Amino acid sequence: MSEKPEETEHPSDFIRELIRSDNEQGTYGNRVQTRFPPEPNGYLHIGHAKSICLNFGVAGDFGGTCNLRFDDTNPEKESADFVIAIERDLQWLGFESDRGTLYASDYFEQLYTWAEDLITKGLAYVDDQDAEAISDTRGDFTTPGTNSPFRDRSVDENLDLFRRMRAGEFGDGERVLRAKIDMTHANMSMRDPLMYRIRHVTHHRTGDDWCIYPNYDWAHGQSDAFEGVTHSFCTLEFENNRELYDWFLDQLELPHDRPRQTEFGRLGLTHIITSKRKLAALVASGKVEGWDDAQMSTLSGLRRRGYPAKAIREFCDHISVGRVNGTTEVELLESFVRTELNKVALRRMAVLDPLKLVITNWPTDANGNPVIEMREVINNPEDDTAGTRQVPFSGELWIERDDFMIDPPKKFFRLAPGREVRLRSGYFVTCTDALTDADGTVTEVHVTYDPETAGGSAPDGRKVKATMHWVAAATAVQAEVRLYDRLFVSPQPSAGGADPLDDLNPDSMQVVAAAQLEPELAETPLGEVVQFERIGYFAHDLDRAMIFHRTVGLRDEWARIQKRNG
RNA sequence: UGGCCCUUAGUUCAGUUGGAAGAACGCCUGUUUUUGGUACAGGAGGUCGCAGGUUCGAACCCUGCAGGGCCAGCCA
Repeated sequence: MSEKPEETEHPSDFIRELIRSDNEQGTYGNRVQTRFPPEPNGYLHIGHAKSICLNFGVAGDFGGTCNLRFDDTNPEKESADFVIAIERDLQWLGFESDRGTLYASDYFEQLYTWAEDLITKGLAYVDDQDAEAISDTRGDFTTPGTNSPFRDRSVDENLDLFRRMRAGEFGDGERVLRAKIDMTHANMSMRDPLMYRIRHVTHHRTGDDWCIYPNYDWAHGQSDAFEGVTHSFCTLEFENNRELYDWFLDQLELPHDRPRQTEFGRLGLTHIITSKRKLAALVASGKVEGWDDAQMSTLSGLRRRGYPAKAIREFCDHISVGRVNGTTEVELLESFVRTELNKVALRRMAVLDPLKLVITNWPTDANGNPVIEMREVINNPEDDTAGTRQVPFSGELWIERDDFMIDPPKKFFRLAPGREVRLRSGYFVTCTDALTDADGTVTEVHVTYDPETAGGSAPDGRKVKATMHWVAAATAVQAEVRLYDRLFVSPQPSAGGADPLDDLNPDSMQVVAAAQLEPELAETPLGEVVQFERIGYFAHDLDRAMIFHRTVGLRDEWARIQKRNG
């Protein structure tokens, strides 16, 4: 089986159409170069996966290249830790930067040179106004801005001041370099945008080499151009920046064809947040264990939760890209996770809410203990090569509490007094009795088994309506199992500017302290995802043995019937 | 009394040159089944945002309107 993301055909979309059109017209001589440009100020989330699949996917489809490039122009928020986490997540998702890891900070010197060029051309100036004054004179959507009193300085004075900015002669915020465009422009981002600000802050890569740092608009397009990017994809909120992106590139002598920015709609998912800022707030709140908590919608979190990288890739290919900021139902993502896991996850038996089942006619050994018999059980009915395993069966078993009812309602066809069911790969058993405590809670179920039904089928051809999973009590191992529900109650936790932290589901995690598992589960490698038969897919934690996270449940017809009946 | 962008099924998206409204997921029904899973088959679900116009013919072209998104960080 290939681990490469090439296994899917990408449906066409407006971006691929655009590239086809570029290739037909020879815009870039059939060259396609993209980039994935995260800022290292947090972990990657599921929304980034869409961008990654787009950028790397498009490059792959058209024989082009794609690079990971960190947009590390704001040292106050960025760190090497985030760089490492992002590189790891990208690799886990199944992608590799063609030229290794690139950094906008590697171009600081080039950017500085280009900035002096702009000053020399009279297209940039040093502004002595403070942040407040600059803001006040920018105007707003309906009123034009006014020119800075420093706008018409001479080239020589600008050059001198800019060099002194770099040399560290001024304090933070005392001066900025601005592009000289048009303070009355209808597009706010064209009203003499800032190119450099002074920050005496240590950068995670360039250390203290610089005390002036380029702003996004002055770093991004130039980095694209410097690298030879042809197609620069970003999300819709950068639409207004495109005019400035083009303006800057128009003023410079570029080493390659001019890159073009194209925006696409970002991914939104119900009951999930896809905002690094809000994810950071969640981490800071202490409501989760960290960026890589299994409840987080970060790639690290989803990995711990057991989401296969392939499922995420196929989901991203399926939703495709458009120019709409939509919200996809999280169920669609989960469906891709189930589809993948159904094919690859080994089946195991685990009882989450144990109820004792005693087989009253089961043989005992010389000491009077129930005999233990090894049963051969199929590892994955969807995959013949997965083979079988031996699972101990005996006269005292754990079954799921909700698999038994003393007084079963109409469509319940699991175990009940007088009823016969199949214990998977074991025997048919018939319920003879149930013990209850003072509250009426069932404490023990008594059954008899039919020795003729070894392996799970009756020679006389009689049928049962239910097959149940089980774990032999004497040989069971225990584990902590974490059952997850939606982290956020409302489908759109950030709607209308709401704070998602106010929408946290208090019951998002239910911890089963001591689930009873078949012994084989103790051998499951860390990080592996298995199916607990009839329950769902569960991921062994990445670091802690015998902690399992519910990745996603199986579709549950019985739960649906119950829900329908209130 | 600004600019740019968006609007097709519950959701995400296709819909070629203007020529009979589609897929996936979700939901419902049935078949199969040693997982109430899976697989397979079928069904329901649409004022193509609204109103005009052009045309023999408009989801598609034009105009207007409505609704939504983004933009007034020395964030990206």
